[in-house]
Amino acid sequence: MGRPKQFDEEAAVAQAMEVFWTKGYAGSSPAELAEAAGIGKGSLYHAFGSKRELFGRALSLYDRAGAELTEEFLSGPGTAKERIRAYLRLLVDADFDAPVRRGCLAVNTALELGGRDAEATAAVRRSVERSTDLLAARIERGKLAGDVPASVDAAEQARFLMVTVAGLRVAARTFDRETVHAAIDTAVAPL
Amino acid sequence: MGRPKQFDEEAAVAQAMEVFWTKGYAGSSPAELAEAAGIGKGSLYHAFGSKRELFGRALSLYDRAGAELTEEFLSGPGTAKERIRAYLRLLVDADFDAPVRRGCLAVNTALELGGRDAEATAAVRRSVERSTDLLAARIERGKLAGDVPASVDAAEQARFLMVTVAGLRVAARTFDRETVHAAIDTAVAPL
DNA sequence: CCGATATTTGACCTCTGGTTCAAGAAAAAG
DNA sequence: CTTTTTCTTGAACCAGAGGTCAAATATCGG
Repeated sequence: MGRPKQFDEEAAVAQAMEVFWTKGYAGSSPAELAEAAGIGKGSLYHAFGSKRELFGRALSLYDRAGAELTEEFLSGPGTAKERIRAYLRLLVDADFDAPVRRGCLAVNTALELGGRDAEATAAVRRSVERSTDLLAARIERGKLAGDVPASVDAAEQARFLMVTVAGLRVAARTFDRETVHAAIDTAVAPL
Repeated sequence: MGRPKQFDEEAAVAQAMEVFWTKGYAGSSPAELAEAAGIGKGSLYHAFGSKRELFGRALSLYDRAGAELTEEFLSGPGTAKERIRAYLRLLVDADFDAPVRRGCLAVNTALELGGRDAEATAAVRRSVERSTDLLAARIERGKLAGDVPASVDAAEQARFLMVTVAGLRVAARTFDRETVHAAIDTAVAPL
């Protein structure tokens, strides 16, 4: 009963995510978020409680979508090195091809709120750990298939790659595509 | 003639740098900056013109101090690998040991203003290029000394390391020391 | 000592941010 | 219908941001 919602909550979160992604947490005003979602400021607060809670929803959505993409991409055909290299290129190319360089929401959040917002920091950490596990699993499969040297420590290499990913996404906001692509090749060289 | 300055401009910039470093550009208010510098808001605007200009001065100071530290540290005794590993540990340990995790001003700036503030982006890029050159030179010396394999491309490896540094400083805001140290070891493995 | 010049300061101003709220609008229950 | 409940909205609120200004203060050349 009661008046039914006139907007899709998930769609609103998705729009908010875009705004947060592009302008950062502090840089996104309720007015912008509401307008992007196509609703009034009041509705936004009624539905989500606060800017911070809405951001939490946006981060969670980003995490789910990212994990799905990662999983799908890594499971494609080819050696571990080929797949991971392609995955890294996908990430940075998405950035270079986008109308505005916005990097990675998780990395941006780690830098903007890391240490100051425990919940956000924990969310980012969980998200990264998930990706790390996916990478490690892919490397492990590569070892079994024989295309990755047995001497490689899959877990360690995966953790290292995630650090590199963070670096790449910072670099993608400052440098040109060639430089970043070269860094990717160097990063996956040990595989 | 005229009333003499009652504060050291460079010292004020240094204090402002600390605030920007800790709270970000948008997160630092003129009131905080003035208080940190121990002067009134009016004096601050009189001396620096605008928040943005003050930030420029702070970035420049950070760059100079960083370059000096890098140079000094890399020229220490030992192999290239040892020195670079120690340097990377120095950076992340400084972060872990600090009362508040603030990462690297240049990296933070790249993410907060990258793409939106051309001047800031250029300043960061210059700063990174300088460090890259120092690293490349150190690797080159290692090759001459015979402690770095001749197969290593010094310039390429240096660029890659700078990407890694960015990643490390993001990681230092989200993960624990052991994880980051392990990533450093993996990063310098090729040397 | 007197202007001339330069600096300092806190009050003040405008604008926006994040949030709340009172009033209206749309459904379902009775 | 009316009541009840839930949603919607723009106005209104308060705090703080970023910046300006007039007045007060300090030094120097004459």
